[in-house]
Amino acid sequence: MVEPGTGAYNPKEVEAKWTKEWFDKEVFDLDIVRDRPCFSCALPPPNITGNLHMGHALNGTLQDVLIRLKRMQGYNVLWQPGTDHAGISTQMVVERKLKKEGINRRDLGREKFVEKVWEWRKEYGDTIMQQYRRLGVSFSWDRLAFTMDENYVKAIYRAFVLLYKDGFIYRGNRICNWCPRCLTSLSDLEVEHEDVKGHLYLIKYPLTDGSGGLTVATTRPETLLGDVAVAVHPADDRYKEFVGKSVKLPLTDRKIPVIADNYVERDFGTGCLKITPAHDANDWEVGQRHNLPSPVVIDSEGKLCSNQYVPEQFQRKDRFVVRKEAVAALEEQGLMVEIKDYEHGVGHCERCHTVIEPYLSDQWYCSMKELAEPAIKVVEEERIKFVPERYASTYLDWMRNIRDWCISRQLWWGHRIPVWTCENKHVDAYETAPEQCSKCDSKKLEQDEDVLDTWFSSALWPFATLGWPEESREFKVFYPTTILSTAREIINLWVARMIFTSLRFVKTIPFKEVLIHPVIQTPDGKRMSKSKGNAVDPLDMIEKYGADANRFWFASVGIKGDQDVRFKEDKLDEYKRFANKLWNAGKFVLTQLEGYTPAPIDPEKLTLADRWILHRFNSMLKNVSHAYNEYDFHDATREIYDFTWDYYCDWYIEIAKIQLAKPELKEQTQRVLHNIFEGLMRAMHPTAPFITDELWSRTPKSELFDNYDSIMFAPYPRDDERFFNEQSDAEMGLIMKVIRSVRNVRQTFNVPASLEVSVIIQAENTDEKKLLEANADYIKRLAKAGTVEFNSSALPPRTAWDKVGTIKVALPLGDAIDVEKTREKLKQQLAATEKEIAKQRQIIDNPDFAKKAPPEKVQACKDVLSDLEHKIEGIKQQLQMLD
RNA sequence: GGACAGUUGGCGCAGUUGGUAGCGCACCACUUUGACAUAGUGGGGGUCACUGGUUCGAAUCCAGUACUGUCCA
Repeated sequence: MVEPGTGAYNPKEVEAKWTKEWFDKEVFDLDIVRDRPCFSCALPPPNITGNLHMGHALNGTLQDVLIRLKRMQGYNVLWQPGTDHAGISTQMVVERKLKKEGINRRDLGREKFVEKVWEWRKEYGDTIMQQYRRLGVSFSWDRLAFTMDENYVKAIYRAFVLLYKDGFIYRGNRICNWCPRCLTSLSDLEVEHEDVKGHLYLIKYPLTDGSGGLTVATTRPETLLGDVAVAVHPADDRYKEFVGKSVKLPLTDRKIPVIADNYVERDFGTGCLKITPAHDANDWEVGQRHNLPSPVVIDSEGKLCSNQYVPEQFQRKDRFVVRKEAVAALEEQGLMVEIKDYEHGVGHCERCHTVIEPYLSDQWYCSMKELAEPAIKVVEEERIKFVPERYASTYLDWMRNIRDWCISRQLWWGHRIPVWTCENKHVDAYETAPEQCSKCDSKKLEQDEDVLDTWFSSALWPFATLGWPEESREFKVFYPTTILSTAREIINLWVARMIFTSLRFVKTIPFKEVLIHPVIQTPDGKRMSKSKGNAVDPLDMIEKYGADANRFWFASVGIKGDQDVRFKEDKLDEYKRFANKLWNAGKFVLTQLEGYTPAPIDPEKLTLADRWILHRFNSMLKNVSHAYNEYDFHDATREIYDFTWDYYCDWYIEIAKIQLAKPELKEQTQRVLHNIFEGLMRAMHPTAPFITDELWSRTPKSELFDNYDSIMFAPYPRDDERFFNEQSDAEMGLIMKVIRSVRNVRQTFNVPASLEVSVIIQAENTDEKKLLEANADYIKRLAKAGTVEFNSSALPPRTAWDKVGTIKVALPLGDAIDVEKTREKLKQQLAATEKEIAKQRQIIDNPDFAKKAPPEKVQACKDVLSDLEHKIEGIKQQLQMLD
């Protein structure tokens, strides 16, 4: 039991208590109740090598807010958690670990190595899932999935074989993105383009007929060894005469032809392009068109090959070393025409940041065009909606220009490609290891060495986790899922692929809406990255400010129109203080409820303040519910925050103190205090589960709540029409203005805070006068007024006043006035008011304004001006009074 | 190179259909009254990036420019 004690809120204690409580009682396990609406989403599976970062925490919070909300609203909810096996990352991590033990993957052999990876996975693979607990997320924890689970693997092989049999998967020999560090191919999306300051080398290729030479421009001189042609644009008059001739390839003895191809950009460099088909994707296309050979000069490790094309001096040397040496050699031979500074985009491996080498190899591809068509249609037809909407075009642009997907990776960790080749060279795909070739009698079959892209398995996540291809109960109940919440950088990498796989295999969409949350950046707007050391660890922040404060902040930045959010620790401090405020308000309310039995509010027995706060509370509930419907987490948190602090704490609790002291009002005040507080805890629970569960568990509750083990199952509060009361809002508004006015006068005239003042109110309007008279107690208490009188007789000398509309709020201060300071302040006010008047006059004096603006606007403007004039008159009179 | 987003007081941000610019932090002053000094009360501070246009009226609508960021090539 956590005792409130006297001091501040202690999130650590409360979070530890409730985390234990929730997991001991297994409250998060999936529970399906018949005839209830359903809400489901799948957590984007984090990488098993990963640690919780700000993006995970943000996305986890947003999903949890929705899940908790829907659970409280009586939905069956499924939040599918789990991890993916992260082929490249995990293999890298384990290889690095083995290296420290002096073990090399290749010495170990494939089978043993994979065993080692499994050992690692068992020990560390769920770290991130444990870290998620600190955030208080209510995953369906009993359904934790992994992309290497037995059932999941079955789904992958089923999917692969289906695509293979339908002719979508094929083997292709072409240029792929190759990481010489990870020793594997990558898909286009796993390559990060980054601008790099390099050079543009202009190199002279002498013509073999001795009639001069052609100067080519390249950023990669080391690849010239693999050149097979020099290309010019067919319409380029400068070079027309050279087409068909040949040049001598520098640093070698080879002769290569000069060809014409439309691909060449005449304006780039010299307009002469060297063609290296084995080391550039575009050159490969040109080479194919002209039936040119494709000599490979750089090997899989990024070193120059030992073959006939590479002079011995460069063989087995790193590509960047050879770049320097080749440049030096060319300069020596007088073939280097010029070296220019040049900034250009260079592809890097997403995982290890090594410069990508375009590499000619055999890879498995998935043909995309036909698969993309229905996936384009469902988004065009808004059967799947993006929030914010504009991300639909990110998706559509990519899908409409889709290229075939390289799905094979030269790794050992992952799903080995289920293609076997028999001794008679029959190739086929099998869901399980075949005993016999599907096309002949052969029983000698060998499986492909490569594994599948991790994203191939992630693409099946929403339905494979639900047991597909089996039709499980969960699948029937929860598929298609309701939403998918993720980061925009993953729209093409993952969201797009889930959509087309689901349409292909399940014949339906995987989710109805895709929520794209912002990216959390450093305070100066840079991308957070662990390697740059500028990343903030959400676990540190939870430790420092509490999980609820973090969640409140995450929700407050929710899904915005903006793309990015800068992280400022100040903000967490703000929400930490909010938690403390709530805690203390709770402490106060709970101590006022001794001897009180929960009962519904009787609308007939309410004071103005009661009616007002109920109106405010129910308006807040209505706005919050509207905001959640729009996924406007920002608005929802702001509504809750402002209501709690600005209305409930700052005004109602203060007024309740007056009412509680009056025996005839005590019970109804307790009811209002209690009902709102209890409802507020439920309203706030999705964003701040820990503190609300703790406070709610201590709050007396009516027997209606007896059946709920935790606030997380209690119904989400709904606004109650009976309590909407605009009149109370207007009336309280006036009283609050009068109170603020008294406070303002007090401070303007430097009245000591401890001094009780007398207040004289002169109100011309009878209704207003009656209202203020009836509620003079509020003014006395909240403005520290000893007496509040209502009379219209002349005011005593040295009386300070302020106006609220036509109401004069006067304080006879006598000697309490500090003349000097007061005069200064009044003059300041005078100047400011005069400025405002000038502004207002300018609008009104414009003759077109009266003619063209709607009459009510014109009148409103005149009213403002007349108020200002009254105000300035008041200030002038007060200045006179000081003399 | 293409696309998208942002630019509002010192900092971080709100500003629904165009009609006297708001909030939090920081700042200044006062206050330890019995929920809370992680607090209360009052206050100072902005020609809403720039240039044009539409309009009686623009932070808000339109066009362009600059800078920042992201995605795709």
